[in-house]
Amino acid sequence: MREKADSDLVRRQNRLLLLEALRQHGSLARVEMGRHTGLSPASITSISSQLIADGILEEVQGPLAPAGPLRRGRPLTQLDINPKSAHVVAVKISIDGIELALADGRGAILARRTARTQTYAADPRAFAELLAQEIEALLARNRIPAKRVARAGIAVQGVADSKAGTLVWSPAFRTRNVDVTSAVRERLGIPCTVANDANMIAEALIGTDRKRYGGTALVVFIGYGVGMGLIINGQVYHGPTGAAAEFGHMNHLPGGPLCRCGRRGCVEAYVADYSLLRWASGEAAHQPPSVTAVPEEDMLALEAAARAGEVHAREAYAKAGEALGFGLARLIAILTPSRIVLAGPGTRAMELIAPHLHRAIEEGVVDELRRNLEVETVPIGTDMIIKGTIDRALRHVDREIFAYGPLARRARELEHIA
Amino acid sequence: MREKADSDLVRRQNRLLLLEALRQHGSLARVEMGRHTGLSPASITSISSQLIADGILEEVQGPLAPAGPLRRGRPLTQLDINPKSAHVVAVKISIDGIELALADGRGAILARRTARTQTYAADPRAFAELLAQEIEALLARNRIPAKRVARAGIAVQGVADSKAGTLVWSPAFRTRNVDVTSAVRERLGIPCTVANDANMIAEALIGTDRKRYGGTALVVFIGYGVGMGLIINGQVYHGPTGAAAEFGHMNHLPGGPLCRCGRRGCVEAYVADYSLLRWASGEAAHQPPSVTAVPEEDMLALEAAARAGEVHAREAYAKAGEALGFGLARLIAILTPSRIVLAGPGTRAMELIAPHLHRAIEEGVVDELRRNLEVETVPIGTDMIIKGTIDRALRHVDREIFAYGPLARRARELEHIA
DNA sequence: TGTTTTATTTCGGCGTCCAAAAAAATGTTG
DNA sequence: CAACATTTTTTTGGACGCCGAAATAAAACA
Repeated sequence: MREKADSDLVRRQNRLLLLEALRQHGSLARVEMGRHTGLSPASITSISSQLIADGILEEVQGPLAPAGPLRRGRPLTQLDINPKSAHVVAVKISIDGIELALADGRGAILARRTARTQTYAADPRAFAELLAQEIEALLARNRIPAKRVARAGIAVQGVADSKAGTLVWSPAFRTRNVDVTSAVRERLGIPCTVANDANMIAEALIGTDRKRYGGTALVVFIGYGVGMGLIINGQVYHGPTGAAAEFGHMNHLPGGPLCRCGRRGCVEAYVADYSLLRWASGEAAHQPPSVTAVPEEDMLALEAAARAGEVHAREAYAKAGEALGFGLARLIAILTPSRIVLAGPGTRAMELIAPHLHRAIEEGVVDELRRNLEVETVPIGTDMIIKGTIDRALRHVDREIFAYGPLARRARELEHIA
Repeated sequence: MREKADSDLVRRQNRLLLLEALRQHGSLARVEMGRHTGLSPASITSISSQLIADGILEEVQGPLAPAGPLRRGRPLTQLDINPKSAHVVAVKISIDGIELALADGRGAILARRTARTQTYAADPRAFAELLAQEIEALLARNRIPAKRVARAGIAVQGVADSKAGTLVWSPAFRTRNVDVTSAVRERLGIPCTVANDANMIAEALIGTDRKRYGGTALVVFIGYGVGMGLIINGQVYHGPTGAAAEFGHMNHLPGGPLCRCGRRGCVEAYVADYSLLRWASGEAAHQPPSVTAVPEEDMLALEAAARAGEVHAREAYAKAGEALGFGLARLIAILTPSRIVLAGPGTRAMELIAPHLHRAIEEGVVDELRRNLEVETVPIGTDMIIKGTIDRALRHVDREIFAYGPLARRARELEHIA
């Protein structure tokens, strides 16, 4: 309740409502939009015809006749978002490379591109330039002018400052405060933001099933690091600066093993792939963490050893389960989420972790606070990060561009100049 | 973005905006309302005259001429909320009694009442009846018919279920799932809710200074227990069921000392008054927690002993500071609050706790995540709980009753019947 | 007393919603 | 196959609430 209400707000809100319904359900007929939004048929006609005039919606051939007996009456005319209404670019930065995707206004991926590069030791300015070049190349190859790209989103492990557009700290870079966005903004003129990769997984889940992931949920990513996306009241929580939900760097035990962040006893220092290997390699729990990517074979070997009953390997997974469980128990006491989602490559070994995880949760928090809690494992490819980044960019475009009609937008621009 | 927008929403939103401005700043002239809300003078006239007709606002004699040189022009006419527009009752339940307050529509406390009773062993039904009787007596003595009380709020330590109106678990009651609200609702016909006491302190702080406490903040209450009010984006977070922010029962160390909740190693088991005494009494850290209130003298004696250098006493405060610090560090990693407020009787001994607290925070979370963090101590009387409960009740009345005009309300009622 | 200044109200216009009626597009049936 | 039934969509007219501009109100100033 911050903004004053006037006819401008009404238009924006209802246009957005309609767009959100389309994002969630795909193409819809006008009557169906009415059902989803609560708006009258008259209003839907008016709003949708304006959106069509703006080039944001288009009529589509109803591909899926709503199954069932032949329906009488005037047939439905399906509307959907015009794929050409805007384009967005999603970028995922890892320790060993960059992954890019170009999507249309409907969220469909038109093209991909990858570039291998060692980020850790890279010069920040050179890296930012490389990123801008890669985006430029992706657009050139697909004949999309930069003008038509409404937004670019960058996902990366670590602590992002969404306002400054920088990476405050990331295990992918030795340098701190890496500015990854302004090269894109300045060279290509594309609005660009950076966000934490686990948050993008949470965005993707919300995009997939708003009912299921719409309340309060913790999304945990386990793999080369440990990340979290925090969903509060159906929205991903980004905190005051965009640096939120660093579950991997939440302390588990004071004085515990060294973490990549420089502190001791973080959850990541027990649960990430390099931590598991470190535990299993003997009792060198205090040896420094790795700064390079861990090869997948090493992890598969560790899993195999644990399944075969090797003591050190089993102990590593036990420690990980315990750290994860107590960490989650602590958050349950504070946030009482109704759902916890475990995702990422680390969940491959879930059956080794699960018993310790659940015991720790039970030991760590009273039953009363986890009455309505469901814990689920989602076998997520890291592609979910790209999808989430696209979803988030499009939601932003909906809210900040499409919801304002073109006339209203022109008025805003004039104000900006004045 | 859930609700469709129409003229009804516009009216509600703007009426509420105006009421919120009055709640925050006290009486205001129409021009000032315009400045605070962004509405045009014409709209302010229209909205305020309707609110006056509804009996919600009234003209008041501008008591405070805006200081400075004599002002020319037509003088301001101050408006304020009509104190008779509604009344609310606030109740605070402690282990050894009930505290009640009656407030008018402006939030001023008209009368108070206390009743001593041992809640721990009380029969739930009998207690609920007693509570209803006490409210009835408070109203009778002040000649306020129950009809004119728009809402009653109950604050209590422990886990509340705001939907069910019950107390899932509380250290004040041996019994679980105590229904404290329905007796009030049914006998007196007053809408009644129950909430955690620390959340009410957070509400009070928001009511006091929206700027300062409006972002993301942790409010920690230290005393007979340890509670937390979580402010996220300017709103107190209540979680899916109203049972949120149980910082006192967030685990600190697995296998630590016993807590009143039945688990081991909770923050409360290191920081609450009974825990401090337990530590100081030797090394009986595993002895069961107390279920009765701790006399204030005992705590003063402990503080004195620690200040005099008594080893066990000093160690107790050191342990408490460490538990508090690591607990907060864990939350900082997840929520990156911009402010932490320490409040309650336990802060009397702050200088004994503070060094260990700050060391633990530094050790527990990387600097990058606490760049913009301020930690402050507020010397709070427990009366803040009553004030917060009143504020919350009035905010609810504003939103759910006053924001709808009487015509709209009648329409809603008709729908309910139909 | 007339002028200036500031606050508030009145008036006419505008944008968006809605209900009801009309139009459109198809299936059903005698 | 023409009239009817059914469902979707558009059109029309009215309501509501905001706003800008002009008018009015109430004071200080000169």
